[in-house]
Amino acid sequence: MSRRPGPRSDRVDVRGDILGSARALFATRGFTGTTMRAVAEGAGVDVALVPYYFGNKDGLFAAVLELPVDPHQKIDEIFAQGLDGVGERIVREVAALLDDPVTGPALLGLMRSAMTEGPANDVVREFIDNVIIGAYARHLPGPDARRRAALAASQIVGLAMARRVVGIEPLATMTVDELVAHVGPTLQHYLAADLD
Amino acid sequence: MSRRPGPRSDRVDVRGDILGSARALFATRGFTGTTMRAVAEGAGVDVALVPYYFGNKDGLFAAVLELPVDPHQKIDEIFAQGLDGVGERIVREVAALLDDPVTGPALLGLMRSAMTEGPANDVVREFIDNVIIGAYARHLPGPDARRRAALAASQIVGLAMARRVVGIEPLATMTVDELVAHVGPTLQHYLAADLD
DNA sequence: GTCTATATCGTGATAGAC
DNA sequence: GTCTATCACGATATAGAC
Repeated sequence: MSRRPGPRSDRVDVRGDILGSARALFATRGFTGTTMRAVAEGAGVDVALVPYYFGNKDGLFAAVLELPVDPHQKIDEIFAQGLDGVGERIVREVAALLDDPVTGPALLGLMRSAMTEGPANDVVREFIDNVIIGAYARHLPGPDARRRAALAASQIVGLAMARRVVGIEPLATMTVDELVAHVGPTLQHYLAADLD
Repeated sequence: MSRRPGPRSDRVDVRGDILGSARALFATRGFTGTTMRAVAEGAGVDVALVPYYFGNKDGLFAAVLELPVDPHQKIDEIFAQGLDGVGERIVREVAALLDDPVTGPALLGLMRSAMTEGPANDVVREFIDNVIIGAYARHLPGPDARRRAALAASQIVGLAMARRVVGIEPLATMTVDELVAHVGPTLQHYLAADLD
């Protein structure tokens, strides 16, 4: 009663299933820690289909890096309401993205990959540097816009790591409102305070 | 003219050499990314000596985790001068530790390992949670000492990642004095500001 | 398009000679 | 204490049957 090779009629989006499985695994195990076997098993397909669709492991990773949200657009939305209270809105948005079942794992994967050496690191560094920091800086006034953006980014990344990666208490179990009350002012200061 | 097995007279601290090689590799490649073969090669010894001295890879990692500085003692020194200006002193100390050729790589390895899943993560989480945060909180007044320490830690980790791991400009090339001027006040606020 | 089967390599770890 | 030799395992990747 064992299956024979051939097309499967009960399956429509094999590529998408592999992508979803890979996203979750890269997020929890990092780049070197996730095996193509595990990705295939998670997607319910055969191992050979992974290199078939994505060439190799790097290609799969690159495909996963196309995040389910457009950071550029999100940042524009946050700044559209003015510089006033922008720190609070950023914390709220970051917390929401981290808690979301699809964007959360993707962001964790991004951070984990940023820690590794090799091809994954370069992709991630370029992404953060050009896309994220650049988008923030574009909305800030003055010649030190980029410095302000970088400082804010350092606090955001540190918060995300403490809350979801390492799991430091009480940051990990704080409500979003508490988070906003504590680190919102820090971001506001970095982004919009008077120069020293 | 090939060497034969047996004691080597030109070598004194094999265990220390392995430890040094492992420290550097864990720092640049993470836990799963460093092979015992690479550690042995880096130390100029045979592969078999690594499990011989440290049992297994986990044992080697645990040995490396005994950092070349005693964080408990460093933190005590920083707080010994009072709560005033403690934010500035922390930034200065962190920057110095990151730039030091021996403690810097060790700290990077610590952070990289904290990102991975598996046994390494648990060791590192426990270490950060109990030793680092605990040491900070012990010097702070009030019932929310731990929350203050965790918030400060999140900014410190974010700064270290931006400056040395990801390499975000201009944070990566800032002078220590500039760093102190910008993130010192943030730490001071987290640790010593009036309650909200 | 899908899967079986296999080739090839590198890993961690151990046994035992010297 | 040190090193040679080798093991068992799991990884990526490919060739080819259906």
